[in-house]
Amino acid sequence: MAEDPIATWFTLFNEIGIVNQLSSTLLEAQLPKGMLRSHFSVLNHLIRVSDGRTPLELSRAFQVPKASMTHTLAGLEKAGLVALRPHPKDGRSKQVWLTEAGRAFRDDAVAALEADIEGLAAEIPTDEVAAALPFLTRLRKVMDSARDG
Amino acid sequence: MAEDPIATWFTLFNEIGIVNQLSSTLLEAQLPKGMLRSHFSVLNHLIRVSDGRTPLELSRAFQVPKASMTHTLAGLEKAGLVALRPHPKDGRSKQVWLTEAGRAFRDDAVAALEADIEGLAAEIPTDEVAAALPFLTRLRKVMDSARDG
DNA sequence: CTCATTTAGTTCGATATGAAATTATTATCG
DNA sequence: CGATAATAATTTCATATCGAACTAAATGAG
Repeated sequence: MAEDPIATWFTLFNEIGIVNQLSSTLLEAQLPKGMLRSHFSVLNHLIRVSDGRTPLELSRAFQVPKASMTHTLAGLEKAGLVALRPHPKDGRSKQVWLTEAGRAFRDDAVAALEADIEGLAAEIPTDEVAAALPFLTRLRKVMDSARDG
Repeated sequence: MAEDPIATWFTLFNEIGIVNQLSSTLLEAQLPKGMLRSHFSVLNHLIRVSDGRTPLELSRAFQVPKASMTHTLAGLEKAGLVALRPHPKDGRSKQVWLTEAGRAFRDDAVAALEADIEGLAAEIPTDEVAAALPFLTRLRKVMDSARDG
């Protein structure tokens, strides 16, 4: 091989872009009409990390502009999947809380995805996925700090 | 570890999503205002693979709906970076050809990115990136064929 | 305390994205 | 051949995304 480094990095981001596209499509096929990956991701994050996060924390976690997060949260709130409440310690801020419907929605989506994931796991053992994670996590962290510095 | 397989796959797609987001931001910071990753990606693909591709081929290559590709190509054409011509063998179809300005635009963008990429490569040797590619390529192919079957 | 600055979130406007219907052309089958 | 089905691209329309300007609240320097 002995490839041009630029080309190698480009290929990396290219493959990642396509896999990302495919994973959005896979997920959204299991969501009710109108619900997108952005909505699901926020619900999932609130369950994994814990709810009560602020909109700004969420926008940083997903690396999207805060205006985008405002919009996503408005959609979730209108659907009754989260509740926005004033932040107890900071009058400028808010906290995002899951509703029961929000938890149920996320659980249903995860359940619906299980068959798809099993299909993938039949082709690519989960061990291999787990083995690929450290690189991606490191890459994410490096890129994240490069963004500031 | 011995993680829940679903959780492992979710983490994978999550990390990929964030890296993708970060790579878009990185790239778009080097593009003239109004130009997005979608535009650059098409130009780059036309150079890497060869121009004369049809819009449908491009939409499949990037796994985006063909209406999205129509729109992206319209933007590129308006900017004078590609030329759309009738397909010589199929009256329904078109071919997308790079203009000189399109090639120059892509080359400039790549050159502008070199410093960024070098910054990343200082933290993560290109060898490691190359080592990560087979997994991602395999994943992309598996997901791509799972989409049909 | 007061004013300037910073920070959290929203609003606004412009553009991107994508599903569904539409048009034009080609392929296929009786 | 002629009718029907399939295919390539566009148009339409609704929504998502996100930069920039804005509002409100907190911080902090004097």
